[in-house]
Amino acid sequence: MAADPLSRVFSALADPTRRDIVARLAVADATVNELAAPYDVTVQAVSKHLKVLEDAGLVSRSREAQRRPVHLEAEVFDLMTKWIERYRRQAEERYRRLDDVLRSMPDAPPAPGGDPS
Amino acid sequence: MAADPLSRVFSALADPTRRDIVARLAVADATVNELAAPYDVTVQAVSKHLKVLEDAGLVSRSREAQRRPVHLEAEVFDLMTKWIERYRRQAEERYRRLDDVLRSMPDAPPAPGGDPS
DNA sequence: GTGTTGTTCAACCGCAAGGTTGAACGAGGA
DNA sequence: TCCTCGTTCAACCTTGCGGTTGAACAACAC
Repeated sequence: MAADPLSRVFSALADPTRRDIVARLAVADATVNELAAPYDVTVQAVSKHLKVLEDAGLVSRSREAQRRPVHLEAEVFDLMTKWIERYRRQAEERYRRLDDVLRSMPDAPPAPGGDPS
Repeated sequence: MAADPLSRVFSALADPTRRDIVARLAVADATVNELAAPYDVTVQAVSKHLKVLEDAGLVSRSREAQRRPVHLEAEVFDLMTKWIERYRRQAEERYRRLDDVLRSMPDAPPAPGGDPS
């Protein structure tokens, strides 16, 4: 649990069960038992998954009588999207510039990866 | 390696070294040796990281004499951003609607979880 | 041919992740 | 009070991951 925030978020969403939990929490808050019902694993395993999601900041748990409803915190998604967008844009920018260079060459060879006819 | 594509991509980016490799490949293609230079791990370890990135579709390797330049494939990012945006939007939409409901109530009680005074 | 350079394969090690079972804890309800 | 329900803690098992070393392989240079 000493990893940086970005690693925690990516790692938390690397598990299909946890992604499914997030998907269901996007619809409505739910308790651990409700969340565990559809899966054929124990409630304890789901509780562990929720701890991972909580440590990643993706989820929060409040107290309501003896239940502990789980709530999705969507803000952390920004961490990822910002990281992704940064490098995607950078890569695409580089690709575009390479494309321009190739296009501006006197005897231009076909663009790499383009028009696979 | 039997995981679904989304799990592979998230899992690949959960490692800080691999994210750094992606960041550097966004600037320019590079060989395994070049990529390994800044880190204090062996070239073999970096080669393994690249295999993970390649299996996730984030990277491709061509052949150029005895070198194997590594190239960033930015398209796979869309997989993630689409997944993230879907549930982020859903969660925000739900939050907005809940907010509307609370605002439209005649004798509005304090929002659940809000104002813990 | 014989190196030399760049890369990958194979076997191993330590450790954390996801799963289990069993017990404990916290808050109501009888 | 005692019991039940929902949840978490503790101990354990197995698997996978990131790392290592050592050898193999591929494409050049001599």
